[in-house]
Amino acid sequence: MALLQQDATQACAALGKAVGLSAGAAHERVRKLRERGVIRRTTVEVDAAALGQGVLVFVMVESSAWMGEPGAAFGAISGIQEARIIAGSASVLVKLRTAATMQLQDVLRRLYAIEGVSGTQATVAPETFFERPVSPRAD
Amino acid sequence: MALLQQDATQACAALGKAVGLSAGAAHERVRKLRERGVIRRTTVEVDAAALGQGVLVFVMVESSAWMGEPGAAFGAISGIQEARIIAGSASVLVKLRTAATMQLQDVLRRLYAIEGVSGTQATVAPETFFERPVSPRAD
DNA sequence: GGTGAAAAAAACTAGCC
DNA sequence: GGCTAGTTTTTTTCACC
Repeated sequence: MALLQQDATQACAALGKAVGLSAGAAHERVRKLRERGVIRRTTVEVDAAALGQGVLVFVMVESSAWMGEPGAAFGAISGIQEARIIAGSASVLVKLRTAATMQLQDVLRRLYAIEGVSGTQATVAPETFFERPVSPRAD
Repeated sequence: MALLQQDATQACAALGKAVGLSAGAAHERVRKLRERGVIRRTTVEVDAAALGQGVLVFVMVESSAWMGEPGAAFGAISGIQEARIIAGSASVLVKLRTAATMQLQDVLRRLYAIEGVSGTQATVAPETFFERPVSPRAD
């Protein structure tokens, strides 16, 4: 059923019909998924370009020390969408969006200002083949 | 106002109150954002781990040729969540989720099977500092 | 766990400022 | 563009299977 959730704001009744259930039953299932935490939250997908965030950049951040704590430091930089520790040669992978490549410079400067950061390697991603949700098996 | 959308399934009335508007006006604003395409769609955020997709991996795919078309080839591999052309040394950045690192091997095998792929460099991401939506300025 | 209907609460609509 | 008040639709609850 999660398949359907990926696509809509549709009524529980419609959901139910799509999977052969009554409105009440469908609602109950969704409620349980929410309760169990399978469904974390309901959101809207926003068009980054429409918000003046058209440029997508990935930055590999190398550090000289263990970067387990300064998560907050990354969060403080506006434009950064994701920051995750990675197991490869770099230490942190950052995904960020800016209005133009010019502003990227500013973000990089702020990244270097973070304690322990010894290097960055930015990669601009002009085109997206596709981007899709987690996709479970039908349930 | 998009700020509020990132967090809820809440009523238009509540949205309105949060930003000092009536229910009707808030509803109208949201409708317009949807119409203009700023809001692409409404979705639910699913917990990847709860669906047996607990391992997050980024793969840099190097190719010997221009990979402008085979987007579909990446889409055919289950587990791949995002695939984007990048401007750096590698050609495509792939973000995927699997149940365990063991299955990663299978995905890599399928990536190599794609026409033009000459190499891959996988990086496991065990921890997420944070992950957040596009975040516009308040409007 | 599912059904079906009643009750409550939203989403929408429209006329007016 | 926003407000208020009405109409419609949906969500939500509940007794019963």
